[in-house]
Amino acid sequence: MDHSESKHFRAAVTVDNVVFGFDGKQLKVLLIYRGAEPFKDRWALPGDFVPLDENLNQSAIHVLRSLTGLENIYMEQVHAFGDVNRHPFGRVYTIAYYALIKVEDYQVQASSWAEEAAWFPINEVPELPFDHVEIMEFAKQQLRNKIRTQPIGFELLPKHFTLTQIQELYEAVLERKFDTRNFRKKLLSMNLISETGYRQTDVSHRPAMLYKYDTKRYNRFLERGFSFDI
Amino acid sequence: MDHSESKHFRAAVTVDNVVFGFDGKQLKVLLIYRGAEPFKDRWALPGDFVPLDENLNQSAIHVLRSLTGLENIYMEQVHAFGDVNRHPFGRVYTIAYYALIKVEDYQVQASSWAEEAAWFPINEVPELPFDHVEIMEFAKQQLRNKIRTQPIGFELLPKHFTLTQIQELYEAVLERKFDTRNFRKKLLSMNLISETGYRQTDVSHRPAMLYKYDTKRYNRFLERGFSFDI
DNA sequence: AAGCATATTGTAAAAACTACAACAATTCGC
DNA sequence: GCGAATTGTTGTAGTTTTTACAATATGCTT
Repeated sequence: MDHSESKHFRAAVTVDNVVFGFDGKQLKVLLIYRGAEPFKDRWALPGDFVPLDENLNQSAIHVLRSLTGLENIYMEQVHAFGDVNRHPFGRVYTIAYYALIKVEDYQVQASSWAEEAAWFPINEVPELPFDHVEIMEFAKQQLRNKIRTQPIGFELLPKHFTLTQIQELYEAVLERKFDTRNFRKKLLSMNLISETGYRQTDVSHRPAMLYKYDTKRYNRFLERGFSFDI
Repeated sequence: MDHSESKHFRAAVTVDNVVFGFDGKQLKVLLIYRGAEPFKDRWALPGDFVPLDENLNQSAIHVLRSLTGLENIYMEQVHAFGDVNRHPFGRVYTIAYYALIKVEDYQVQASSWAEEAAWFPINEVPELPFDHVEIMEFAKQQLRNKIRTQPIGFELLPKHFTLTQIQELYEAVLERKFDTRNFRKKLLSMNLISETGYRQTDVSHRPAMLYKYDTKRYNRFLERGFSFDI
């Protein structure tokens, strides 16, 4: 093991965030319009270098805030990417994170060297630079795995939501249809959500009951470990 | 985004491998006795720096071969660790991988700067340097998750194995007991293993039927995606 | 008031899971 | 050679979960 700095301490590390949002119909991903080289003037995942004096996980949070204004977000590491030629400026590793946000709660706002920030439907993203396509695929797959075994779907929904909305979220993420009766039966049997007592307004049809996510019960389940396989 | 090399290109990246093996009774992990600083003369996960001109995933394979002689191993990335002070020599990220091997198939042999290589029962590992304890915990958890949903257990078993052995493997990894009848029923219903026609020899009791893993069927299942939840 | 749009709910059959114990095959000691 | 010891092998009934399937309810619009 040769620790001479000249030999090894010449790499850079970035974080790239795959931010998922759900607008009630479609699963979307947040991209920024790059105002800096390389790949200036291209849409890309919000990502940036990790400062030498900042912990990796902290940096993921900071990068996301700095480029998009988003704070206090559910985030999780996805994967490390380290092909030799993945970055034109040298040996740059990237650690990918995914984030889930309630679209309604946040006003996304480009800042720093991001010129714009915008939501794209997951199946209509423009060409992406670097290995960002591969990164997105990894993140999507991880979201799929996770949403089947943990109730993270709530991170993507508004505080009050209808059963139809949550079913459409699951259908969007997992790319398949569920039988409404069976889906509701299973979902309600977990006792993770409860009625708010309110109903939808301003809809031109029978208004749906609004539900909320029961944090207490969720935490109790988390402690014991449990499965949310739908 | 500031790309000046002076600012960002000063990090190093290592890979650390958590190599799991199963000896028929216990789940074990492979450690090396470090013959180089830092933490010389301590048992640690086999890991080393990633050369600047080598892809990350390739490097994980090379590092494992270079330190232990192991080749052609099932490996998968676990997680990236990047706390500022995790390495005494500077900003060193590490990407953890786990590997599964059939203990009988390989003769582990320390080389390069590893002075020894030895198997430790998973619950009797010595004190580990760096953040290697955390890394091992992550790897164990990932092994647990994976073995429940994919038939990777076979990577740990000899080519011919008994149903008791595979049950003991699952019990060791998941740290719980299974009912023998129900376990076998479920396992056999997947049609992933078949009888070899041979039986155990040299045992002082009724010899068990030896089974083998059916690669064709496994590949067919993998294509469709499937669950191996036991 | 009729029509439209979406919300809501039950049931029966099939499949999967769980709990549980007796008999089988081999070696060993006598 | 035989009984004891050890581990291997197998079935069933009760319970729970999953699946497939369609009629009615509620509010709005015209």
